[in-house]
Amino acid sequence: MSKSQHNIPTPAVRRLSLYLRQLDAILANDQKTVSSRQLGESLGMTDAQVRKDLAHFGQFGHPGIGYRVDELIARIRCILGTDRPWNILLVGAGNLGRALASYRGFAHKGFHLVAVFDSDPGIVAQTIRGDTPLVVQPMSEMARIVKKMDARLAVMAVPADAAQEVADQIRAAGVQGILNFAPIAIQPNDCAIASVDLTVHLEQLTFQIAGGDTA
Amino acid sequence: MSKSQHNIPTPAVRRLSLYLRQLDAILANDQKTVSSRQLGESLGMTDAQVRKDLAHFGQFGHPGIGYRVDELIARIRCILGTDRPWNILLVGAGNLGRALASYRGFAHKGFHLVAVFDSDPGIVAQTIRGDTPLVVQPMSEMARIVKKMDARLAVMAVPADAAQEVADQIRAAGVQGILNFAPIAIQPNDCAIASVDLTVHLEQLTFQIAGGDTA
DNA sequence: TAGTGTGAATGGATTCACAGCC
DNA sequence: GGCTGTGAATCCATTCACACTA
Repeated sequence: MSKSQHNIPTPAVRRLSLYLRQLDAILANDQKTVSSRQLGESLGMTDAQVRKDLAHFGQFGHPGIGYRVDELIARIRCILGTDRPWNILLVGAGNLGRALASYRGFAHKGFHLVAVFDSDPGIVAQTIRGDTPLVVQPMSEMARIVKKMDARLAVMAVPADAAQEVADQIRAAGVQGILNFAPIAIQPNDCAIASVDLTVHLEQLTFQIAGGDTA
Repeated sequence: MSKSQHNIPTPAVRRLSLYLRQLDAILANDQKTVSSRQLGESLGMTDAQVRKDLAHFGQFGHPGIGYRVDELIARIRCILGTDRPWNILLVGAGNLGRALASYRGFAHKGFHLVAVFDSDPGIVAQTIRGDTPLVVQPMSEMARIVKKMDARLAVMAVPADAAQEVADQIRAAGVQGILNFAPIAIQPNDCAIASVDLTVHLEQLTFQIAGGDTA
């Protein structure tokens, strides 16, 4: 308590997720302890970077030893808020939405898909397979379900031209964070937004390969 | 020619993609000209940021006027290398892979999916629907197809435990850039890598909502 | 010896502010 | 008046280097 929220650098938070992912792999490998150097190198960064990032949140290491893997995992989960499960909604049950619904990685990390919505009446009432089968519901049900399930996050997989309006509806239903897959900038109305735009990522690659110079 | 490759800041390149996306929307809105201020505000950044980013690549603006939308689009496409079409491969034809194959946004931006591969013999020979139907091919065909099609990019949607090995195969087949969807850090063997990890993005949201403080 | 935690120093990126142009 | 392009100034993030600890 108390000292938290002393504005943590955004890049440090992103790396925290990467550390956690790597630590899971290290733990699965039966390694009990890890140094900042080893953890950093496996992710292409320096040892100092790792230590500085963690230092924003407290002192988790053991001088001369390194970090106990299981302990650090628990600490980072707590920092990120994933030491507790999260109920999430899926909004948009098209191709991409259905693929996301059946993605097993979410549940593994404590993200539980509890409801699916779509505005298309032709899709509503269809059954979607996730970790448990779910029936697609109309948008009008969202606010009720959000309250009932205490869902604070939504994954939004809708066409670009509908995205801002749908995002506003999601926010109005009480959801606090949206993972957006539409290739458009969402205006966050007092809502946390994370966006994944596939073409943006592809363009980063084309720039590296062909951009800058015509090599 | 000549002055290029003067090490451009990575964040500037990422924003270039965002500018381009926004410019496409502005053009679709029949607006002929745009100021750095307007472009920046629509993306939550300052006008100076926009001008500085563009300045890395040349002088595209018209004082007193702003930027001609169509002209700036053409310039940025050229910088990113997307003024020409790119043939891409899909590797991994599971749930996510199939959803990606049917995603229309790729073709719109000049990324043409020309072949699909999977290591599972039960999936090979199945037909996948993209903009044009494609037959899933065995991994052994990859090098041949890469050459024949001049495919330089691959989208990799395979399980985490196979990802590094598959990435190495993709590289060996001659592909220069990989968009990775597996939740694992890929060691780039002289290959450009961009990664999308859905749980990492969700964790950024949980941190914003609940992290830092237990609010 | 091996390795953390952290002030100090460095290096980059963002913002400021203004000259110049339409 | 409006707007770009850009050096100067500021801010922030990364790296260095070392005191300290097991």
